Amino acid sequence: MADIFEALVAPARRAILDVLRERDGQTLFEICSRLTMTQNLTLTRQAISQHLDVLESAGLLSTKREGRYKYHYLNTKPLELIVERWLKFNPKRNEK
Amino acid sequence: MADIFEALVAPARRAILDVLRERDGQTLFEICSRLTMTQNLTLTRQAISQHLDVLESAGLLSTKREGRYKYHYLNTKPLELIVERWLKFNPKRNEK
DNA sequence: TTGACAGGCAAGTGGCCACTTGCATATCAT
DNA sequence: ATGATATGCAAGTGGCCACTTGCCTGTCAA
Repeated sequence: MADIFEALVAPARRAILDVLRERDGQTLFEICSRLTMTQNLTLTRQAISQHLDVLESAGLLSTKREGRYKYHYLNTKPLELIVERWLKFNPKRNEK
Repeated sequence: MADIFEALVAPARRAILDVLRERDGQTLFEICSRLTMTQNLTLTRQAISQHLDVLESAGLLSTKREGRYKYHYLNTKPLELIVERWLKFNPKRNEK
């Protein structure tokens, strides 16, 4: 749970999720250029690579290696934990 | 949007939301003791007060002052932005 | 096989944030 | 009025994280 928020606290990483939502299964370089083009975010390739590692550790994306390409796929499952924790109706609430 | 994640990245602040979900409209001191009791989190009153300020700035809670008491009320509306941004079905996705 | 291309590893740095400490203000009861 | 209670303000500090720089590894085409 903590991983999710640590992952999402960096604006760059949120932008990466948006970019993957534009098109799923992109490579690192595709994500780089798309961040610059559509999100107005210019970072070095290494910076973005590190962001991708963090997002993957948090389970927010998965990867598949093919030859020299590595594709990145969005996974929003962990975000549902937020809904579970605070947005769902809680029958115990205000009972005391 | 950034405010929400900056607010939620601190475990203490997430615990505060949980505590307010147990019982809404608590004072600072109530939140302090409840964090210690039910969340196993021991922080100084000032630290928690600062956390409350951050949460309020992010719109995650509202306050009402009455005499020397200040009551804190949970507001989960901003969290719905997360659902809007990444969890809702996006018809444009994968179109290219 | 050699160059170009896609990605990975690791160390260094600057800035920000969580937390503490110390003092101050405001409200209420006696 | 005076002490207790509830909260607020402000400065200081240590640690962590985003980002860069420099170099290395692996894959493919000519």
